[in-house]
Amino acid sequence: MKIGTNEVERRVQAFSEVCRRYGAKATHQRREIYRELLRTDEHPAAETIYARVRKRIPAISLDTVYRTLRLLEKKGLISRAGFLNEKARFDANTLPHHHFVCTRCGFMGDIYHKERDEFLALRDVSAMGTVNSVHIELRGICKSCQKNSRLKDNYFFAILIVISTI
Amino acid sequence: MKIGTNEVERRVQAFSEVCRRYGAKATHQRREIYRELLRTDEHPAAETIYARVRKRIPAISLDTVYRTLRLLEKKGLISRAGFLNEKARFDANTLPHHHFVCTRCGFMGDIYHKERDEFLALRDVSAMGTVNSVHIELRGICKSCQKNSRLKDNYFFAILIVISTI
DNA sequence: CAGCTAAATAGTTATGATTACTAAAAAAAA
DNA sequence: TTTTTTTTAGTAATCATAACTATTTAGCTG
Ligand SMILES: [Mn+2]
Ligand SMILES: [Mn+2]
Ligand SMILES: [Zn+2]
Ligand SMILES: [Zn+2]
Repeated sequence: MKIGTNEVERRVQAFSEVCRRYGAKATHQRREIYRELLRTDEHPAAETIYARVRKRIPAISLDTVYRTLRLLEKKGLISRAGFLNEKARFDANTLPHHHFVCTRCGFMGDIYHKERDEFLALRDVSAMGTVNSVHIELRGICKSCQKNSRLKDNYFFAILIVISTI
Repeated sequence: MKIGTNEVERRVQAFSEVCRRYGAKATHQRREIYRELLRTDEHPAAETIYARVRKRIPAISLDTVYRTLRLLEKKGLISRAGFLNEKARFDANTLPHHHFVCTRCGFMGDIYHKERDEFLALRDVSAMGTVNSVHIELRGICKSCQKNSRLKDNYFFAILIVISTI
C-alpha cells in the first residue's frame, strides 16, 4: 500500500510549510528523512533510514536521524512499531492499522481490520504467513494517574496534514 | 488475579522436578526467581526481581536474574511483555491474556477477552483507565521464511506444568 | 540579496538495559 | 565422598539510543 510519488512530494511540501508556520525549520535533512519514510511501506529501522538518506546527504549524522524521528513521532507524522528486544521500526502511514511481523526475518506488513472480531483469519494475514501469537496492548492513562493530570503533547503537525489529505 | 501460596509452592516444586528430569539444575536462584514471579501479578521488570530476590539471596548476580528469565521464557514458563523504549516486564501467568499499560506510571494489568470483538469496551479496561491507543501485533512466520524452516525451541517445561495444573 | 539570530546539525561521547566471559561454586550422579 | 557437568558471581562488553558542544544554516530583516 505504497503512496504515489506525487502524494509523497505533496506531503513533504505540506510538512515544510507547517514547519515554517510553527517556527520549526524545514531542513534538508528533515525533508529527506520524512520523504524516505513516506516512500516505503517496509517500516525501516533507524539504521536503515540513515543508510538510505546518506546516499543523498553523505555527511548526515546518525544523531540527526534519531532526533528527527523523535520529532516526527512527537508531532504525530510517523509512528514507532515493534516489540521489546527488537530495533524500533518507523511508519509514516498514519491510518489506524496493525502489523504482522515475521519473527524470523523481521518483515512487517500492515493489517487493516474492518472485521475486528476475526482478525486472526483476515485474508491479509494468511496471505503473509502463519500467526503464532497475538500481542495486544491497550495503552492509555490509568485511574490514579488521571487525578494528577498534565497537558498533552501537541500534535498540530499531524492534525494539519492529515486533515488536508483525507 | 494472584494465585495462592499453596499453588505457588506446588509450581515451584513441579519446576524443580521437571528441571531434574530434563538434566537442568534446580538451583536455589532459579527457584527464588520463579517463585517471585509466581507470587505477584504486577509484571515486574528484571531490576525489580533482582532487588526482591536479593533480600533472600544477597549475593545473587544481576546476570543470573537475566539468564534465568531468558531460560524460563524459552521454556514457556513466563512471558515477556512491554513495548519499545520500555524495560521488559515479566509474567508467570501463562493463561492467554492481554495487557493494559499506563503510559505514565507503567501499571500493567491483565485483560481477558472472551468477547474479542469488543475489547475496547471491556469492563476490565474501563475499570483500569482510559484507552488512548490499541497496539496489536500478530507474530509468526512469513511465507518466504516457511520455506527454509528449522526446528522449533522446546517448550517441554511449560507443557508438563500447564497440563498438570489445568 | 547580504547580515542576523535562534534553531539545527555533525561528530563525538555517554547512557542504560541486556548479554558475554571466566574462574569459582554447587547440584546431581556414581 | 568423589567426580563431572552445569551454573553462578563478578565484571566487562555490546548495542541501540540519547546527550553534548562547537559549527552551520534556515528563515527573517531591511
Ligand atoms: Mn504500518
Ligand atoms: Mn499479564
Ligand atoms: Zn520472514
Ligand atoms: Zn498510571
